[in-house]
Amino acid sequence: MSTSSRSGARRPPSTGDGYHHGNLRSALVEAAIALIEESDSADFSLREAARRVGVTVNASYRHFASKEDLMTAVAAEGFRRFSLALLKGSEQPGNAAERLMGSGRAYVRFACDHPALFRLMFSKFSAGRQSAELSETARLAYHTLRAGMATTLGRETDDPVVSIAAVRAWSLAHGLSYLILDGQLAAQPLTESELVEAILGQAPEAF
Amino acid sequence: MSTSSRSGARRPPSTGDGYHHGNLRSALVEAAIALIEESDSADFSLREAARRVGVTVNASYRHFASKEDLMTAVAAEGFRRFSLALLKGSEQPGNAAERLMGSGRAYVRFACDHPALFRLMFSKFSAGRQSAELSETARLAYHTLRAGMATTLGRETDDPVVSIAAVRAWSLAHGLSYLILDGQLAAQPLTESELVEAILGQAPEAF
DNA sequence: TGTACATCAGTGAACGCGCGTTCACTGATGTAC
DNA sequence: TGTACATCAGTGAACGCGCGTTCACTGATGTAC
Repeated sequence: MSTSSRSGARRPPSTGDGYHHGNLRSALVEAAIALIEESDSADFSLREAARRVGVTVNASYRHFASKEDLMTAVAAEGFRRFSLALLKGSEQPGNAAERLMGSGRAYVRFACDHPALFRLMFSKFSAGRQSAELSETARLAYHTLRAGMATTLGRETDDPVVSIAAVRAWSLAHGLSYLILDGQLAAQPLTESELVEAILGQAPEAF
Repeated sequence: MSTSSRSGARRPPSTGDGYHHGNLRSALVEAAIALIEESDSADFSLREAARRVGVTVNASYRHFASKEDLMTAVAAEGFRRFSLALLKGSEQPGNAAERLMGSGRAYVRFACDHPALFRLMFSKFSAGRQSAELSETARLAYHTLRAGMATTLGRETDDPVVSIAAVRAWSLAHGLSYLILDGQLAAQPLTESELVEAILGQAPEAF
């Protein structure tokens, strides 16, 4: 079938066929995500990612200035998927409080489904060097949470009580995610999903 | 003064003087902790740790089977200090709820004071390969939390409600710690310590 | 429609580096007699 | 009190490895004429 020497079955969606890959940038991001998920470590090797894509390491320097640059792109892609997951989780019938709980559940589920990516996204690395796009995504997600909390509590968005309740809810979902990821809840009598339900199912008004 | 060739000012507390270090095992743990704190990364180099202590890398193999072994020892030492900090935090006048809040504040403070150590302690690495001593320390800390929560709520220790409230409080402290460590709360209108007070100062009965 | 050429996206070889680990060895310690 | 010797805790040199990055290069693409 394929006459070209190396594209084979892996043919990227774009023009790539042989020498030119066509979509190397996103292919490298994809490969890096796969690598960290498989190794369950937030680190990966640039060479290995290139190898996966079937390209020389050096080719990656055509798209990323350094390994760190690729890592930032990986974190950004992670946040894109994450905020999509949160949005989907909140799209359910019910009032603001119920939608908040939905996105809380989605938060923990995302962390459990993509542990290494989640860790990379939130690692000091990301916070330090957020790309404009990355921080925009993060800010949007936080503002959604804040708005939902304001509606739930029947207060203005800029009310400090709303701020505190929002960070409190965020801490709860974030901490629960990390405790599960780090295997700290394995010894619990209740299963992890029971705990998630019991803890995040709790109405935020309880604050 | 010193006639020996290499001990100099760094003389360890034990017998060490020149050839024999005297307390190399704990000196290496100490050096590793210092290294991760300085680099703010949960990883470090065995060679660098040995260099710090003023000893050949190979000498470390007399005390640790591998680098991983040393990392486990570092995590164990971290948990030892951590549980001490929690205990101190809870030692304050007041009822069970107030003592719980005290240890919650100590939890977050420890994380802020020793970010890289905190991360290493809770990283998947530690959960996977907990030494007997390490898991014992962790279990003790959790049981203290659980007991305090039972007293606060006026229920039996094995009541599921107590379990849930305990994990909820743990998630709150853990999540808040990580959000601060990862720089996620930097953009908040309230300062981090105001948030800690507002969120952990909240009585656990609110559950 | 055909061709020259600038531009872009890859290749291939090499770099220096620091790492964890292993080996055979030596200097210090402490115990039995 | 003195000495022989087993044991312990270090040294020093070397290993192979995979890494990120740089260099000069070549093959493919697409646009101007």
